[in-house]
Amino acid sequence: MAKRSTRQKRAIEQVLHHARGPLSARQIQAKASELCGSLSLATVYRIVATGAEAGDLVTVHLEDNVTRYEDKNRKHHHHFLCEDCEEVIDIQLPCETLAHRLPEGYAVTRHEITLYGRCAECA
Amino acid sequence: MAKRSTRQKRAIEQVLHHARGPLSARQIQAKASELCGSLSLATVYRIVATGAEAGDLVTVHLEDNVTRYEDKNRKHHHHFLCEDCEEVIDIQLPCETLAHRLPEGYAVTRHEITLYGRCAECA
DNA sequence: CTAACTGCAAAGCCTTTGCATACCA
DNA sequence: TGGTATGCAAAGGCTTTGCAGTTAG
Repeated sequence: MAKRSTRQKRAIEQVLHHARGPLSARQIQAKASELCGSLSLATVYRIVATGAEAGDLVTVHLEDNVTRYEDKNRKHHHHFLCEDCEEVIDIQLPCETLAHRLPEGYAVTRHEITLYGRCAECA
Repeated sequence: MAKRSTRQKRAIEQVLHHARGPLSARQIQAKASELCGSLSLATVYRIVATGAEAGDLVTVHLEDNVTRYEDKNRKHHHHFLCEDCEEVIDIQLPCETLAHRLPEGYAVTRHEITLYGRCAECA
């Protein structure tokens, strides 16, 4: 399964590779269909689901309950959601201390930090 | 609007007041209907929407894209989602340094930190 | 050639909304 | 009694899935 290289897959990989932050399925469809012509939403969902299972993509979850997808091939980072323009931007944050001060016995495998506010352009 | 005290509202307030972490609409319905008899999901959504607008409730967003609700009347805290039992638990974490190292000009109004892993019981 | 992939449409959740009924004050 | 709140069912948005047709290798 999931072996062939198609126009649709290549377009989605391109789009995610050049994104400034995580993208929703609709955003991916909009940008990728500029590159590959026809691209249905169902196909976007199938491709990103495969990518997420394979560990090539990371899923991101914000307050609108819409899943966003992001190339895993990046340094560890976090997200900033501008409440004006609603763009999501990758940011670097120190997070080494997060595991401290947990109740005894908890094992942390990963984490998500999201900041909300105004980006430089909207402020 | 939103002025009367009803069985349903009191039950939901009770449930959220005693919760160990944020609850989904379904969870609220299940627990609150034990207290007040009949309680439709639509009513749960209307009551928590009103509470969130009034600032009495905080909404929480995790990877299943299901909104959870929580009494605002608590110290600032974060969330831990156990990947085994899928319970969400409130935790305290140091977060004063989060505003540092942001790109110039960004204004942060609030943030969400979620840890994923195994809780003490499931580990 | 054929197994994998795509598109379309239907279906499945979560959530919201319209409308008639029930109920607090 | 009057107007708010509730319940039900239908509708809306995101996501998944079945199926028939398309395409990569």
